[in-house]
Amino acid sequence: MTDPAPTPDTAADLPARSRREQIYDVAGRLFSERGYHATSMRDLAGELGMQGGSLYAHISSKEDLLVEIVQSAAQQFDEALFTLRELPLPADQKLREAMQRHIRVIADNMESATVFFHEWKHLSPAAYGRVTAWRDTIDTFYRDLLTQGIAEGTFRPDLDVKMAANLILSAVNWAYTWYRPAGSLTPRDVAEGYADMLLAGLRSPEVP
Amino acid sequence: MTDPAPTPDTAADLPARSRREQIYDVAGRLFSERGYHATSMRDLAGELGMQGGSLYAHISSKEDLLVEIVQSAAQQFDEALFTLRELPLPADQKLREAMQRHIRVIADNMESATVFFHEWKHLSPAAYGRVTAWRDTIDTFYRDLLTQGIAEGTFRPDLDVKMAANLILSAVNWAYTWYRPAGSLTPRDVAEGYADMLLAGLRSPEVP
DNA sequence: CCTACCGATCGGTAGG
DNA sequence: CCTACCGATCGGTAGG
Repeated sequence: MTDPAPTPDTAADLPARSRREQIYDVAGRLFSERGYHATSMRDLAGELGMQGGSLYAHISSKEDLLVEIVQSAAQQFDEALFTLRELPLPADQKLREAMQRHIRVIADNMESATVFFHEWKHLSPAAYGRVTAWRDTIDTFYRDLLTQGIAEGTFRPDLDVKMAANLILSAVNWAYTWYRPAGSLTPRDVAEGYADMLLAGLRSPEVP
Repeated sequence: MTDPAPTPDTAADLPARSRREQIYDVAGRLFSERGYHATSMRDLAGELGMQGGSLYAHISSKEDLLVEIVQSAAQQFDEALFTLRELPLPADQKLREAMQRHIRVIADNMESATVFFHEWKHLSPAAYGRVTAWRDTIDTFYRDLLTQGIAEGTFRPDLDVKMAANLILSAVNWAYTWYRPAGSLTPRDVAEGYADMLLAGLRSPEVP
């Protein structure tokens, strides 16, 4: 929350970036593999070759780790999608681009994404509220995109916008459960494949 | 695991069904709300108006609660989908029916479904393996359905079966995050809405 | 960053 | 189903 960005590295804030970031990285991995409550601070310290108590020279609390991980994931989604908002693209192309970016954020942050989807209920009320608000924002983004597409004539006029947004969000979010960065599919492959199916449908074209 | 099914209710297995089932029900609720590791046996006992230690007159361990909840969820999916396998329906209708049943299982068991998707990583290796195998089975079910539909001519011949199955599974599984049984949408509404969009596509029909 | 420690809480058991 | 308890482990701190 209180990011020490303004002050550069001086003797005053010695504990240093690098170690702090290592801690957050390893915490993200352990939280995603074992869950927040099943990860002890001693587990975390052990992975970094230090004693449990030593962590507190770099961080303030266990919950702060969770808040930071979840928040930074949310921020990445935000950045990816909201630079898209006012782009002058037809709605179907914009949808393709949005899905691609959305999946890419997940693919590039599989651990944080898993923590985000599984552990956000353990946040303090304040952080919890922020995440809930953020979810609504993403939802609204996709609904607006669909509404725009209907107005344009790109999407069917009888589309149920709420349900279509749900379907799209299901597709992109669920990727955190199965996507493997080491596999052969790029986020672009997945997004294009999904978008093709969503836009044209699974049914065989009429052969008149 | 060792289900006492063969022996009916006798004086020998006194502790009784009802109380046992209450425990499993409340455990399902608490595990879904707070997560497995954040729920203590004393929390659970408190909700049932008893002391922590008293639970062990009815159950054997905390992990057994988790195993049972996850397993019974898996079993419900199995029953819902596998009675569908050999039904002589065109693939698109079978897909509609499968999605409807899949979503209904989630809708009727929101708590178990949440535990299933979030807490299965905390299972012992044996139970973990069973759940993984089960996931593959469900995946195969949808892929076979799609393959059948292509062979029939119902689905496009150029369909990527693996990706299409992923898309369908994303849609139905993600329902556990947003569906509200008290809301106005029935599982049938959701499944039909999704199937309509998936089969025909979002794009506006050509107006020749 | 370590040693040594704090009070609290954990899952589970004994004995009734 | 309760009381009383077990050893283990938790997040976090003091003092260096």
